[in-house]
Amino acid sequence: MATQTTKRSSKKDHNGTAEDRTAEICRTAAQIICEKGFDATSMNDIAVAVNLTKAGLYYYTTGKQDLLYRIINYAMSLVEKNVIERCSDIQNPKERLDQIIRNHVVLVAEGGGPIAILSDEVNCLPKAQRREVIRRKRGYLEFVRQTLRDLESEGLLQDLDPDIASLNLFATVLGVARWYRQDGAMSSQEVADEIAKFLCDGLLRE
Amino acid sequence: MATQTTKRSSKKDHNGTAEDRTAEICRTAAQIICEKGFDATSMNDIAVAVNLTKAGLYYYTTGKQDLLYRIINYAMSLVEKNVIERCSDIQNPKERLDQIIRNHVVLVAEGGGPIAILSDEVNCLPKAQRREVIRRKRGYLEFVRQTLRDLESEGLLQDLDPDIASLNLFATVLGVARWYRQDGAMSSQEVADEIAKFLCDGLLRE
DNA sequence: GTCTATAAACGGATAGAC
DNA sequence: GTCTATCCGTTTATAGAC
Repeated sequence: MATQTTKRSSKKDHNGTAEDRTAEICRTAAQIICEKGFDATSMNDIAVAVNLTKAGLYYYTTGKQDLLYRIINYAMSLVEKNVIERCSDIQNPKERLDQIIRNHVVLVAEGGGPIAILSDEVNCLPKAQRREVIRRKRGYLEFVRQTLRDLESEGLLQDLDPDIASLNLFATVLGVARWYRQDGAMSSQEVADEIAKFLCDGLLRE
Repeated sequence: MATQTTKRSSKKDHNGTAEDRTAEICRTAAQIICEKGFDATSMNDIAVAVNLTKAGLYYYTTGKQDLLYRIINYAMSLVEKNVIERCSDIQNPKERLDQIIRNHVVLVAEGGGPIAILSDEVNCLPKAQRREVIRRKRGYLEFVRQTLRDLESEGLLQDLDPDIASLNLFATVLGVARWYRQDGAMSSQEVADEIAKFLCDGLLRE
């Protein structure tokens, strides 16, 4: 607790939680990029939204793509934590499918910005990072596809191609980001119920 | 056939069909914009692709947004012609739903570019035009919704909210543009079969 | 109709003061 | 940490020659 000379703490001061200014910037940037698209969003737009000048913003990031990269990685980790980790232990594939859909819909509806960006703006990243993200996304797609294959081998899947079916599942779940409004009539849980009902009816043999 | 002084025909010359240079430009522009996104596409990109300089391109269009506006209107008219006109006379709502899906999927798969742009880049238009396009799109959405309501009132719809169900239908059909490749293994008809099977199973009571 | 040249504006990014 | 000022590349769009 003694005062030191060299290491003046860069933290606290305002009520905000220390180093999380960076996090706030990412969150705000995600929201704007989600609304306007990555290319149509200028560094100035983001800076103004967080009460900084363009130059000031560069203190927190090395550039625009760096910001996008961080947002997309954050979104990926959200998906992994909220969908894959929670569902991979579920043995019953019917139940697993249901939970995958529900968890992902809630995530899309509530954490809207970053997840929508993840699905839309990957190709704005430089090659190396893009490849990395795509690989990580493929892991998730594979997780869903495997669940559908499990269902198929137990005779529980409709007469459908599991590959296309998983793409349809994705399109439906991610589509929620396009029309869901947090301040609208339905809660994210209600939407999740509705989407799960629709998808499970379409995918599963009764 | 006589030669006239003032009215030098601006047509023909090369084998191309007269005034359709404009159409060719729109088609090419649609393809590029679909691949790279509207903001990421420069007028120069388009000009080069049609063997013109940037300045030359401006002979055919008043600007970038004008190009987008024309592409989107063209896409809208494709949807109206290929889906609404062909299906609105079908009395049996089950059959109508099936045909809506099939026709729309084939259109998305084959005429990919413009339709994908229609769904993705509307917000790149200036306000007035954007509103106009959105209104027109709403007409189509309403057509689908009404079909689902017809099914509902005949007790043929699953226990689903027709509004959300129609959004899910849209997401699935438009999602095809994101993964379908013309040179891939499946024909657009095969994809349409698969999507129709999936959606009808999910939406209809057996 | 199509070109060359250029205007005018914008956006990403950096330097350096405070 | 945040600002002002500025550099530099890119882009839309136009003027005017051919």
